[in-house]
Amino acid sequence: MFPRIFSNKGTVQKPLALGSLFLQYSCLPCTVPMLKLKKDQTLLIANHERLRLLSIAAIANTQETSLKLETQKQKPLESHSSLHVDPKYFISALLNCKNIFQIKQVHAQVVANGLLNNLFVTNKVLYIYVQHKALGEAYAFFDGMRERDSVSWSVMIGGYAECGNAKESLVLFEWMREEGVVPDKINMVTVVNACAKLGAMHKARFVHDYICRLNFSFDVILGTAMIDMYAKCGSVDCAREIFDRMLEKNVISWSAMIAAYGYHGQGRKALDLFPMMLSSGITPNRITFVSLLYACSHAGLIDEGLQLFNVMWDEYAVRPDVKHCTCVVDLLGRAGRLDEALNLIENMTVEKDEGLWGALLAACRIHKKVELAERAAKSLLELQPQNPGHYVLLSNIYANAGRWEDMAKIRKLMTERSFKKIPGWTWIEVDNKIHQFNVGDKSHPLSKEIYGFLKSMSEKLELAGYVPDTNFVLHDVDEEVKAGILYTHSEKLAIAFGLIATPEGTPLRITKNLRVCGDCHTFIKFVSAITKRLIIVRDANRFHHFNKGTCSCGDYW
DNA sequence: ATAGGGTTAG
Repeated sequence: MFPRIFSNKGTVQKPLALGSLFLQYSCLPCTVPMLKLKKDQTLLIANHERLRLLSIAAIANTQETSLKLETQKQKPLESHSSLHVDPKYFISALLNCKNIFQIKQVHAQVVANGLLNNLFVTNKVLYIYVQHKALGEAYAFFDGMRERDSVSWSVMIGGYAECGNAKESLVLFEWMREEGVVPDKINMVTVVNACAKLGAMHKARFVHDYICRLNFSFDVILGTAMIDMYAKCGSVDCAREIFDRMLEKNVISWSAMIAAYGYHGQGRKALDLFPMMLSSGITPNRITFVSLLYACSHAGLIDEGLQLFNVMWDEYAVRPDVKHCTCVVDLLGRAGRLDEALNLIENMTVEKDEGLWGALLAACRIHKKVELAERAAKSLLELQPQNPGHYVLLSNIYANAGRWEDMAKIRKLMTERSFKKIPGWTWIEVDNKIHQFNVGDKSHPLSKEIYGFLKSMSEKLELAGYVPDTNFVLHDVDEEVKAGILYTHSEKLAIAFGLIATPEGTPLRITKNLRVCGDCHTFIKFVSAITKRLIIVRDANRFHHFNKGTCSCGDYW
C-alpha cells in the first residue's frame, strides 16, 4: 500500500504553511501533523500502526529532500487481518477527498487494509463516490460489496435520483426488495424523493400504499417528502391531504406546500397558507419567500407579491437575494412593467445571475421590447455563452420584430459555436408503463397510428383556429416544412399516443424534460377543448393544467 | 459498543 501513497515521485508536497506544522500529502487527502525529521531520514513504519503513524509522521526537511518511508518486512496484510487500523482514519480521509482520483486512492487503502467487511467504511466510500456524482464508480463498488444494508441502498437510490436518474433509482428500489432487504423509513424517504423527481403518479400511489403497509407514520421528513412527491406528480390536492394529516410540520413542510401551489398556478392558496404558517409559530426562511413570490408571479398576483417583497426584510428578517429579485422581475415583467423591473435590477446590491436576466428577457419577448431584450440577452450571453436557450430566445425576439438580419447573425453565431442542443423528450404513463418520445420519434410500436392520428387531429385543430407558430422552429427551412417539424415535437407525440391508448375522458399526465414549446402549448389548449380531456403537463419549470381550451398558467410560464 | 443514509428552491 505504501508505494501507492508515495509513488508520487516519492516526495511529499511542500508544506502549505511553514508555521502551521501541517502539510498535505499529495495523494492522501487528509492533513497530517508535521514532525521534524532529519534530512533524508527514513521512517520505519510498522504495518499495524502505519495509518496511525502516518498521521503523526512527518518531515521538516527542506523542500528538495524526499521523504523516504518503508514498511518493516512483515507478513503481508490479509483482508481478515486481526491487525487493527482504526476506521476513522479512512472516514476522515474520505471526507477530505477533493476529486475522484483521491477517492480512488483511499478506496485502494480500504481494500488493502481489509476493511471491505466494515459497512461503516464501505458505505462511506459509496457515499463519497455518489457525492462526487461518480455513479459509474459508485455502482461498480456497490455491485462488488459483499454485504449491503439499508444504508447502502439509501445511498444508491438517493444518489441516482440526485443525479437525475430517478427511473434507475426506482429500479434499484425494486432490486432491494428482491434481495429481501426490508426498507426502513429513510429508505422510503429516498424512494419518495425519486418518485417526485420522476413525476410518475402510479409510482407515487404505489409507494404511498407501500409505506402504509409498512405502518410507517408520516413524520416531518417523510410527510414533507410525500407532499413534494404528490405535488410533483401532478396532484396538488393529494399533497394537501398529506399536509393536513401531518401532526408536526416545520418550515420545510410549509414551504413545500406553498411551492406546490405555486407551480400549479394556485397562487391564492399559496398566499393563504402564509398567515396560517405564522400563527402556528413557524418562522419563514429564504426558501419560503422564494416559494411565495414564485407563486405570486405565476398567478399574476402582482400587488401581493410586491407587498411581500417589501416587507420580507423589515418584518421577517429575510434579506432579499437574487432569487427573490428574479421572482419580482418576473412578476413585474408579466404585467408589462418593464421599467420598474429594470429599475429593480439596476438598484440591486446582490450579484446578478443568469436567471435574473433570463426573467427580464422572457418578459421582453412577451411585450416585444426589442431594445431592452438585446440588453438583457447581452448580459445573459456574457454570463453563459454556452447556453443555447439564450440564443434561441434572442433569435425569437428578432424574428417577432421582423429584424431578420439580426436574427441571421444570432443563428450564425449559434452554428459557429456549434452547440449541443439538449434533446427534448416527453413521457406519458399508460397502463402503469412509461412511454417516452423524442422529437420525431418513430420507435414506438404504435408509431404509424400516432402520426396518422396527429395528422387528422391537426386538420381538426386548424379548422378550429389553431395556427402553427413556426417561430419555435429554428431550422432554416420554409414555413411548410417548419410546420411539419412542429408536428413531430415530443409533447405532441406523447399526447397523441395518450389519446389513442386511453378511454375517452381519461385525464392525460405528461412530463417534459424542457420547458414546453410555445406552439405545443397552444396546440394542447386546442386538444383539451376538442377532445374534452384534462391534460396535465409537467415541464422543467412548472405544471400546466389544460382544460376546455385554457391553461392554468394563463399563457405565462 | 458505536458510527451512517433522509425533507422545501435553484
